[in-house]
Amino acid sequence: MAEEKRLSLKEMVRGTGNTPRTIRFYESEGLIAPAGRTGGGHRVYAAGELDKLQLITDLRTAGLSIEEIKRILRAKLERDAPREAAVEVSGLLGAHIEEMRRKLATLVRLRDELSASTALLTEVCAECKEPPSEQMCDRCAVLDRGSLPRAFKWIWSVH
Amino acid sequence: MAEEKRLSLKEMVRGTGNTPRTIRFYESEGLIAPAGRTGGGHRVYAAGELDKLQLITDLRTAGLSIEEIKRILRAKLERDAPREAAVEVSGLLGAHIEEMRRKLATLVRLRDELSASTALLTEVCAECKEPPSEQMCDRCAVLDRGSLPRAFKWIWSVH
DNA sequence: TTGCTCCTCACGTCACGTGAGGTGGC
DNA sequence: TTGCTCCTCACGTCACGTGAGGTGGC
Repeated sequence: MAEEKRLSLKEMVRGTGNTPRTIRFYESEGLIAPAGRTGGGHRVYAAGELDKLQLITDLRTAGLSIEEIKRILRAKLERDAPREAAVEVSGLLGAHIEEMRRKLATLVRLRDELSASTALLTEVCAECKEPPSEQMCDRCAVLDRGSLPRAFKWIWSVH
Repeated sequence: MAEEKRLSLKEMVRGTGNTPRTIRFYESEGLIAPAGRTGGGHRVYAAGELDKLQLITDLRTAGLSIEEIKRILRAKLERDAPREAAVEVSGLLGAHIEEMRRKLATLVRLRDELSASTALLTEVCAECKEPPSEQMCDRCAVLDRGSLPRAFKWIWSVH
């Protein structure tokens, strides 16, 4: 047992960007634990817990649930072949990476459709001589609403 | 007023992949609304509400909050210049796109570090002649724990 | 000694999920 | 007519946030 450095809750907060409440919550869920307590009951952590908390934080930020993180942390204990554990964790991470890629693609598509809609509208409406009204716009042949991406027809509709 | 097609709740469910409960919840939040009710009180929607619900669904999936989506949907009404609305929405989408890119990068880094750790461990340990024990592994010079990514030291640690 | 932080309950919040008990519609 | 779906409360859940009331530590 080497003389490891000890960290306060405040140092755990500063080291990971979590709130104290979040760190205590992770403790109540069994994800991390202080090495002990000070005389007055303040938590004291081993230096290694900071790395563990940082991993947990990264996984939460990336959208993994507490239950999934529990599985990851238990992987090592259940099958004590670290290679198996790594394969299992890698699979979980890969699934989330794919999910994030899909979500990102959806957002990028929406932004691009929005840009296209805006470009079309400003171009067409700038050349329009009529005062804007629901009747005129609905009959506008140039501005065929079918050519607008479905997601952003609402930007255009007048009423 | 054209004779638009009317949709049932079930068709809204099938069209977007939401649960009925989620659709009713969005209605209670003022995001969507049925055009009317059937004799027995069942909701009836205008065809355009399906597009709106799909947009809401995409934005939720991508991580926007209900409040942010409300702002997006109100953008058109508050400033009735659609160009301004589009710029505002584009900014909101852009911010979320950046956030998703960061989260994705974190996940990819973790997976890569995990692969590197696994590769190192299997290579080193396969050549090891000693029976595995905490004492031996801790003194293993080849397996210098400093060379393992911090996030995945826990895979290795024996106790 | 003065603050700022820590402690433990315990209730609040966000975006729905999940029965409970009753009716509509193909 | 039989089911499957819809209706409206209303309580549950997940991952914390936010006071409430009291103590520790540089």
